[in-house]
Amino acid sequence: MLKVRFAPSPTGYLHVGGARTALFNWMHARKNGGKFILRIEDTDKNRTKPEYLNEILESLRWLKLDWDEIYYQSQRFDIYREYAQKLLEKGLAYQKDEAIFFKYQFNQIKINDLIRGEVTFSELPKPEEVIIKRDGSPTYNFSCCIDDALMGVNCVIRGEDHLSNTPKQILLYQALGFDLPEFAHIPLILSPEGGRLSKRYGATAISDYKKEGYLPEALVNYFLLLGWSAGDNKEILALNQAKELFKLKDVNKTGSAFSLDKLKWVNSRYIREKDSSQLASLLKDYLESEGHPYARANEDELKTAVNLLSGRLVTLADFSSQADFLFEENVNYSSDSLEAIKDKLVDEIKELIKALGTIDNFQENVIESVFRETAAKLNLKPKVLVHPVRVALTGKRKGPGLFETMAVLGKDKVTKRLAKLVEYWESRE
RNA sequence: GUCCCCAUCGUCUAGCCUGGUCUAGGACACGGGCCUUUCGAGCCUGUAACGCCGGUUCAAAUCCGGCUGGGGACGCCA
Repeated sequence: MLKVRFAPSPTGYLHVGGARTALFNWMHARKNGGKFILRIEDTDKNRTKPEYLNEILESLRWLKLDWDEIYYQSQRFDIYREYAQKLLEKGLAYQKDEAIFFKYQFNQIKINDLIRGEVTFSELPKPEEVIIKRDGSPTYNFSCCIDDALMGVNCVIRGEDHLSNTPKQILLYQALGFDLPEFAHIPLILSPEGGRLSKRYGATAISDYKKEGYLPEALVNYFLLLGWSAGDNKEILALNQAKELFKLKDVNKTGSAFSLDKLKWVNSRYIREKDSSQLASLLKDYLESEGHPYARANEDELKTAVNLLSGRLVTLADFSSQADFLFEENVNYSSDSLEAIKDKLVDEIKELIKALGTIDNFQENVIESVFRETAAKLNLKPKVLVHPVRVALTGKRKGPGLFETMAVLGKDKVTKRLAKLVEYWESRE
């Protein structure tokens, strides 16, 4: 049976590169009826932190990358020592300064990589490798081989940065008498400038993307697009569909630059495709987790807000600044909107207030016709009235359609806010 | 310095294995236009790529070699 693994080290948060590695492992396992193992490589006592572990597990769950088994290397030190002892007995290792060194002869190592084909190493930097450190803990290459072998991992899918570890590990497998797994080294995710992902960009933790209002499906979908293509020019696809289409052999060899622009586009697509109750409940959770006061809004309020705004949200975080006029009692005119209310239309707005006051059924289409009639009566082009009214109602010069906005706000708030605008003008006589 | 990987629009990619259908397709971003009460969305449209040099071949983005460029690894970190 196929067994793959993702082996994060809780010495940092789960970042973009790790998440993508986990994703490809997960897809390969799920596509082929295999098992996906999570192995926590917490052998470095000084750098391992519980909050990192929590973040990694939570992020994987949030992305819906579920695992079948989980192991902690910190609980397996006896096993590593036992195998080191075996190498000692076979004369393939020696002890020095309390550490154990693996000694090897080396001519040439060929790796048959599932993605890259045959890779040949003709030289290795050192004739020996520490396998057990002076403090008794195993080194990465050693614990990795033993665990992969003992856990039955027969396909190792990891980042290309591990390609040069592979010959050492093969030597270890052979010395230990283990069968070799298959290897697949996936290309690295690069920063937009090329080179390692820097903190300014995608190196941020997956949990940061959650905070910034990205949806897990969107993040996963975007990762899918880095180094792999579903074919047929298909770019927006769910994890379940992708899983069916995924073949390790189709993974690119080229590193790919992380593009926040494209991620944002994918995210906005996913937001737009949610129906209002889904999005409202997502938003509720999001606002709650951010401790935002609008989280107190009830479901109906959120739903109407979402109906009005969902098409213009790139992330969930955009909501609060765009929806403030729906939740706040008073609006403040933003500095750039002052331009739209510089011409005073006191009498005209008063006329509009009166006309709107006659409407019983305060619905979008009714409002619109009354609005247009009033403008015509006043000999104004509708747009001359529209702009200041939008500012009066929302405090902004950009936003959703005016008449639906008015319908959502309701007659009471609309007339009050229009009166406020008149007041504002009159106060600046 | 040594070893290894990679190379199609600015970016993500399709095509490459099985040469001709590629005057190289799609997407993001960017520019123009339409729509419209603003912005967004949508629709239409434009700019933009096979790194270079050789070889093989009737024919090369596709096969081979070199060069250049980019990336990675050389920790008692993982």
